[in-house]
Amino acid sequence: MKNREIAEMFDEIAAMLSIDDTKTSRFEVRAYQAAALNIAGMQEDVAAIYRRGGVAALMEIPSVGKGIAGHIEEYLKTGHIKKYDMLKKKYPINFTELMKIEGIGAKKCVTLYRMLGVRDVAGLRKAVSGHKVRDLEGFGEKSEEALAKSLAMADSTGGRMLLGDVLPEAEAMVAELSRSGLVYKAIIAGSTRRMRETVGDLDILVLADDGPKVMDFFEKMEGVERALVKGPTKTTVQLRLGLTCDLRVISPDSFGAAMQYFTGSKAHNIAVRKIAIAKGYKLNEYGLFGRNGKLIVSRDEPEIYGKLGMQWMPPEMREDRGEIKLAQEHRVPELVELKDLKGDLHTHTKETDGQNTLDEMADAAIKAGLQYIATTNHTKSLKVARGMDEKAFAEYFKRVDALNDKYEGRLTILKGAEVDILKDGSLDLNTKTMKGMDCAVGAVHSAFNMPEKEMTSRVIKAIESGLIHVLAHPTGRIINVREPYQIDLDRVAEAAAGSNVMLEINSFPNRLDLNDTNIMAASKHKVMFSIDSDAHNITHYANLRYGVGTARRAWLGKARIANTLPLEKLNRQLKR
DNA sequence: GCCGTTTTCGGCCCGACTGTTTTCAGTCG
Repeated sequence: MKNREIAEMFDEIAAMLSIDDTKTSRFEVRAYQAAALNIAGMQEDVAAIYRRGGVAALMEIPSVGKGIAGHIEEYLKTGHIKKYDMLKKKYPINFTELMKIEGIGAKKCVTLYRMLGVRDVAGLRKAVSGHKVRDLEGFGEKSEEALAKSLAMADSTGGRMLLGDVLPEAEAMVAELSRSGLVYKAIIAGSTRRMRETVGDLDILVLADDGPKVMDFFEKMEGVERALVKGPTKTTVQLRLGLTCDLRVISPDSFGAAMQYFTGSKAHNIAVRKIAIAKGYKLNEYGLFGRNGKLIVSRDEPEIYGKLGMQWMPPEMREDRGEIKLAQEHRVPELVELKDLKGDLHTHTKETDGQNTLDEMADAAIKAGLQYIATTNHTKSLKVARGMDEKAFAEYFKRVDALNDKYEGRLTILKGAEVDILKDGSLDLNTKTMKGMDCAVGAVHSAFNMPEKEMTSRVIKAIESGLIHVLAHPTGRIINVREPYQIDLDRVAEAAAGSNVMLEINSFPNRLDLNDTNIMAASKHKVMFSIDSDAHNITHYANLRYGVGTARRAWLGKARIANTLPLEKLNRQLKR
């Protein structure tokens, strides 16, 4: 997949073009940035698009015209883009790296390079610690200090945090603000509201009369390390959690517009604003305004979308991945919700690597509002998890029967396993044991480095065995830790649809596997999904909301999620 | 350089905050 590196080159071209800052170059810069944004966010490999339809197909990509399509073709053919190379000769600077440092843009990069020879973050670090930066034109003592702080922060966090780590903290902060007596209303916006799997910074909006007072309170809140930027309507702080948080004070008559604006995504907002302009309006965070500058609407989001001829859509959909057209045609689907989940098909107990007993897991499931769970412990080849063999499962299932009798239908425990899909695609338990299960989850836990073809046949063999009901965490990725293994998900989804095997949306915050783009692609096949917690203790059922968020980001309704079915219907699905 | 629901030419999303200025440029989201 070359999308990432091509997008990066276009971003660098944009940076280098922005240095001259002429009227025409300013728009050329935007053109390259828009193309980079679209290419980086694409699911399909641009190389594949080019193979399929050449330059004409490339030009179908939004914001890619004749010029940029030509650059992509040139890069795919030669590995170089002449325009990039020429500019790079003039500015041999690692813009991509440097511009990630808060407070550094293209122009400061060039000043630092021309005056001090800084080319990358290492060079900047040296210049800052040697106090060389403060004397440069346009810089000063304060900028140097700010840069020192930015560099330290880049060291300590260096990226996006898991939604599962950020959302609970965000909710706590909103609660604290609400209790302060200084705000009427506080909400989470940004990528957290859109339930993106990782969060770069946190956005909170409050409705309040006294901005400065709120900001003073905010700055001293639990979890806040220090303020980085402080104004009456916008304050940015560094959180102990390891990321920054923006708080914005909004007035009542623009709260809807602010929600829409600060929820994003950026790409979605740009597209929506263009629609506003086409209709003769202007849309900003204060409202939707007419040509004469008169406020039209801004009370809530549905009003704003409505005035633009669009249907309101859930935040999870706002990524400019086709939802705008859907909203214009009033065909926004009804998405699955947490309360739709009736059960959980992937849970663990103390018998292997879980931390609670089956009884405790069952009680917690009832408290979580579930009607059934599958108990799916690891199998014998997974030594690190003390996986169980056939005999151990036979014993264990007797206890499951006894417990089911005790619950008298208040909760049903389905007999299952998270069975290893071995290297050759066979399963880690004998057929007799497998056939005695209500709900078996198949998973790859070894030999991650197989070539794509082998891995794909391995998994498809397991799917077609007729012995598993769910394919667990189908790509094996761990966010920020392990890349997905090489696998042709399109073929896997097709096979799963043919064999009535469900594809899992694993809700564990560092997995979220399948992810939103995987699900979107897989759902073209008539495959069913199951949103599972993969709970290893009683608190983990709470993670189901992240799986639901991921499914919603992929536009899924409850009809496609097997564990929204009541037990009787689910059993029919499992037996097919 | 891209793009089309007043367009194939003439527009292009927009406002807040900071630091270094002495009225504004640079950066950010």
